[in-house]
Amino acid sequence: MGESTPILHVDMDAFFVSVEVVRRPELRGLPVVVGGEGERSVVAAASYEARVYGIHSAMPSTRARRLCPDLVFLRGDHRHYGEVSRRVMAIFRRYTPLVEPLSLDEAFLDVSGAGRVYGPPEQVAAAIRRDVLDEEGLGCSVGIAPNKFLAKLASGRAKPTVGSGAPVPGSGVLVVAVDRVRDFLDPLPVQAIWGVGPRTLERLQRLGVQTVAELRAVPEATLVSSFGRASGSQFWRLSRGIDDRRVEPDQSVRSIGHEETFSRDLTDPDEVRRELVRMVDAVGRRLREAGVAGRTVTLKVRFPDFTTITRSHTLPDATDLVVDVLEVATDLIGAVDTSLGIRLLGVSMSGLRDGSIRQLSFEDLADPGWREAEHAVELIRGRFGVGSIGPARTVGADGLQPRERGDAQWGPDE
DNA sequence: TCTGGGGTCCTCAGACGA
DNA sequence: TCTGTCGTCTGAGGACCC
Repeated sequence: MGESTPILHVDMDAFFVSVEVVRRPELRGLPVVVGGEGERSVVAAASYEARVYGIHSAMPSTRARRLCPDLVFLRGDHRHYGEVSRRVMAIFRRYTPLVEPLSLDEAFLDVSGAGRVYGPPEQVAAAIRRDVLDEEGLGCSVGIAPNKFLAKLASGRAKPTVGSGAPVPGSGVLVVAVDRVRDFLDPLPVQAIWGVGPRTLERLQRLGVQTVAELRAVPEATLVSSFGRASGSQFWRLSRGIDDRRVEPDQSVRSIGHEETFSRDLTDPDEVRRELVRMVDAVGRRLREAGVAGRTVTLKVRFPDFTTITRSHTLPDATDLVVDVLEVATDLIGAVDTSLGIRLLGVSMSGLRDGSIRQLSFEDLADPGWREAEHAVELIRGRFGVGSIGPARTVGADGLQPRERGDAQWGPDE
């Protein structure tokens, strides 16, 4: 294996729902989900009591409701989850500066330097769990292993489960020692390997592979020829518990986007145009909040039959201006036949770089007004709220409001 | 059972210049 | 001048993850 640095993977238990239960203790012990209730909404997170009914995240809300008619639906509050997440990550950083957040509710910690002060990794894990529970009222599970891949698998095995009829507490902490790696991996289903989803599972099953032990018996050349160089060799390594990736605290974002599924398919071109402006406005705002600018504009369209296309264009220079992004996005959607209706519309920016070193274009030199105007909009929003001002094209008779990050995550309202 | 949103990474094809 | 090829960039799409 080569590595012996102790890596912790900390994963919050049912994060969104648990945060809500802290705010509303009367919900404790009830089947609760965070998610939308509309026809096209899905469950974003489910309490363990809800999971007893077979409810899980990404399940259509209508189905969840059928499985448990008493299910409590809560609308998500992304901003609040972000604040709680920042506090939880700050707890982790008391024990080591090497914290790599993966999402709002999980992180890798390299605790190789923490030993002298806080003791062995098991003690660090116990202390972190105690602090998170005492200070935030939240439970979390910790995996300890020689590398990221194994630590993440271990935290998953330490989590609460659902037995027949009731949630069962997990161990909370699970250690995979260097000399126990194969015993740990061998019986696991091959889906435990990173990158093995439904499609790859199907192909592996055709090769007669069901478990990690069986995957390890497949020659690397066979995996590479079947799944490509990157995936094939990754499967070969992970099935042996080999993973050399370091914990990297300063991960920068690669793309920023905004997409929404509509409660009914859009057919009116003016309506499509208005929504496009709203998406671009949301992306522009988040680019500037993050202090980045991007070069590649990608438009995403999903049609009523669920086929999805993307169209992209790369600009000569990075921009964070709504006018620039909108111009490209408008050209891109102009080349798409939207006459059959649109279920989802999305805009994202990639090729990101530091926004402060954005190059001035000739247009900027000729007319610096847009930058100042968009800056003024940000100031007004900072004082009076995101909905206080927005592009004229989004302000129709139906009073469309600009969206914030995560607002649309729970699916469309009815 | 008709399937959200925000991401990352990979593959493949085509264009293009050396 | 023509042809091949190699690396790089771009664009599209797919798979996967939380």
